[in-house]
Amino acid sequence: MTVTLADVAAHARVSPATVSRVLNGNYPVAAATRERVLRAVSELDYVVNGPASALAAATSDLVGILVNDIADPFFGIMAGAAQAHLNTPSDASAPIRTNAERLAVVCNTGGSPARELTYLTLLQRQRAAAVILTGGAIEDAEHSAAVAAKLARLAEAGTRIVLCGRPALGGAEFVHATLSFDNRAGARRLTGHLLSLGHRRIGYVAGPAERTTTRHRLEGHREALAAAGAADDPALVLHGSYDRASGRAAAARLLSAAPDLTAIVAANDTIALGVCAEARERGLRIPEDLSVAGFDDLPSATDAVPALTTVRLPLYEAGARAGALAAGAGAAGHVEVVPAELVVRGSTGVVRAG
Amino acid sequence: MTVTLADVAAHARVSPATVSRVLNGNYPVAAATRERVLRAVSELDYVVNGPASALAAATSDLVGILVNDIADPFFGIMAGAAQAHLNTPSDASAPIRTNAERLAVVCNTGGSPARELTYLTLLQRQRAAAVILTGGAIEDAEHSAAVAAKLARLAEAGTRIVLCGRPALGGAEFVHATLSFDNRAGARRLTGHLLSLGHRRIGYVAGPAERTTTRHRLEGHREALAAAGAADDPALVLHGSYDRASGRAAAARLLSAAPDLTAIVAANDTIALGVCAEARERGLRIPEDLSVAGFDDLPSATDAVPALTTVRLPLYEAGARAGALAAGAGAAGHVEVVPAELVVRGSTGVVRAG
DNA sequence: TTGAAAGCGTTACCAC
DNA sequence: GTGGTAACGCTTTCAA
Repeated sequence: MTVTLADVAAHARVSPATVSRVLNGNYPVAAATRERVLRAVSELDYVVNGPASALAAATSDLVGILVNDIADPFFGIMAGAAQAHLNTPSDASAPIRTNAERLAVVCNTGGSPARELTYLTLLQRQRAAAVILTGGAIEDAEHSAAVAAKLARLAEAGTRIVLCGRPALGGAEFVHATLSFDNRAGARRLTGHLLSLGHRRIGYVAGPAERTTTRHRLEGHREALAAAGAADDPALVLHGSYDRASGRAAAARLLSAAPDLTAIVAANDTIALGVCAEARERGLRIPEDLSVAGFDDLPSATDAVPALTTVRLPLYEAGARAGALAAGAGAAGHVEVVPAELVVRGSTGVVRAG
Repeated sequence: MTVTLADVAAHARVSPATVSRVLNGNYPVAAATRERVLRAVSELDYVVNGPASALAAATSDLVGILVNDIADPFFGIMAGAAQAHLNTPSDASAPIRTNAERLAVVCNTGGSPARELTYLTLLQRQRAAAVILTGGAIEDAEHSAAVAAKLARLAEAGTRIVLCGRPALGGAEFVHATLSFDNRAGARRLTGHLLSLGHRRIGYVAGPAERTTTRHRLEGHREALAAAGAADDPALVLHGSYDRASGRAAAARLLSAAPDLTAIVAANDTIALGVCAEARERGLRIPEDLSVAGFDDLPSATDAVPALTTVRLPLYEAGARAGALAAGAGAAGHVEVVPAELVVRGSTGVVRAG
């Protein structure tokens, strides 16, 4: 039923081998022959059989991108950027050359350790060409070990491992490249900004407890408080998930328990939006009555809330870089850390909270 | 290097065929043998070779999900829902049984016709088990024909085609199921609401010109105006892309050109956020000075802007349904249309604009 | 520059 | 219930 490479070969009066060579363009073929083959291909509307080709070549053109929450633009931006840069030069809107094109597989773990592992297995089963892990990792020794083991096996089978917005795996030489965010410095800078404006009672709505981003950002916040000699009241720190509902609930609790708060730092913009919603519900004006500061880079959200102080992470750039690295660009085994000044880049232009 | 099915067979002292049977569970195997095989599998840490299996079985377990913008939660919500429901019962957080598990491939077309086609080809190449097309389609005869042809070929090769939030393809019996949104009725209801509040000069920020969602929503808006006998000033309708920047620019133009506007309808929530941002920048209070009404279902965004009127689309439910249908649940060839009352469901509880 | 043919790792049909 | 063994469609030496 479906057209095979052999059909094309017959139609073009050449051998299957030649057709394969033309299609993969990795071998010299006479111009005339090539023409003939190409014509046959389009005449028969032939499409390579990915699985067969992957089996024979022992590698596929699938690239897995693991995200914690596909509905969160934080990941959407990174994933989109990575995907756009998986296939070298090309401007994003250009039609992709259908052949030998890498296909991004965005996998939504929902923050679940189990699903993270399962997806890695699924990608291993597909013999993925690369895997990009994005966002904060779960801080659990057992799970970390399991992930590391899985990644090691993947790498061993030829899959390129790239970390984006994820802390480096200590001494894991199977990681092709790491693009880690300096969350600690970013948070330090963010809280430092609020302190410099005179705020002293600052609430903090953190992310889920066992996440690296949660911990690092919170540590940065505390470092800033310490550096300014401000009190670090544990009652002002609340944990929750990285979503609006959580941010809103936390703000409600904070504002009830400590009405003297003048500012609230949110561990990410999604949470910040929830905090803003709660503030408005209570008739508080932002930033006159309450300053709210978010962390991520969600221009779509933050612009809508002029009161939001944002430390811009170069999300898109990081994702783009990760995509290119996954595609094989850059030196293997090289660990790259997004420098602090890049992480907070642009923040001066964005800071608007009072 | 990598462990193969043959290795497992040898280790378990059975034939490759038996191992395959155990793994696929589609054939009777003695309990004892099964045990032995399973033990061998875990002892050798064996992982099926997806491509090989897909080649032999002539179908893969990949399911493609095409979205227009992966950074837009509108699509993220649908894609996430679909993905979560690709593998029947299971609660979302449960570990997926690694074997024979469907893998969602989220493809970001960026709204580009060329990329849409290319991704379809890529999925065809992977012999995808199903393809879910989400969101508005591009209204271009040539492109539509090309897509239809592509889909027909995919279907012919056994790929299930599911449309989610996309208008039905007239008379295309190769479509497994269609979940279309009644955008026209939704928009009618939204603008009708503003009219019932007494607004007469209502701006409208539409989406990209050649998109079905754009047209349908705008038509609904106009129908509502006509029904209420309100003037339909073409100068009050501006087109742009479905993003914030566009919404903001359009609002700026509208507010400058027609200062007597009392309300603005945005074709989706992302645009609405841009409109809100511009309004604030001009010192306008919402909803006292200007009512802003959005269309999509982006709880994360709308809650933050209490002034926003939102017609809730059952996005998550639609996505979930699409996922299940793509996985084979439900009757084939069945066309399902989300009924209008479902589309506007919940809007009464959400409408808050003044 | 091109062709022949041996795999690649599963699946599924046919015997036993 | 289990084993043997052709496919499946492509890639890639090895020769010519």
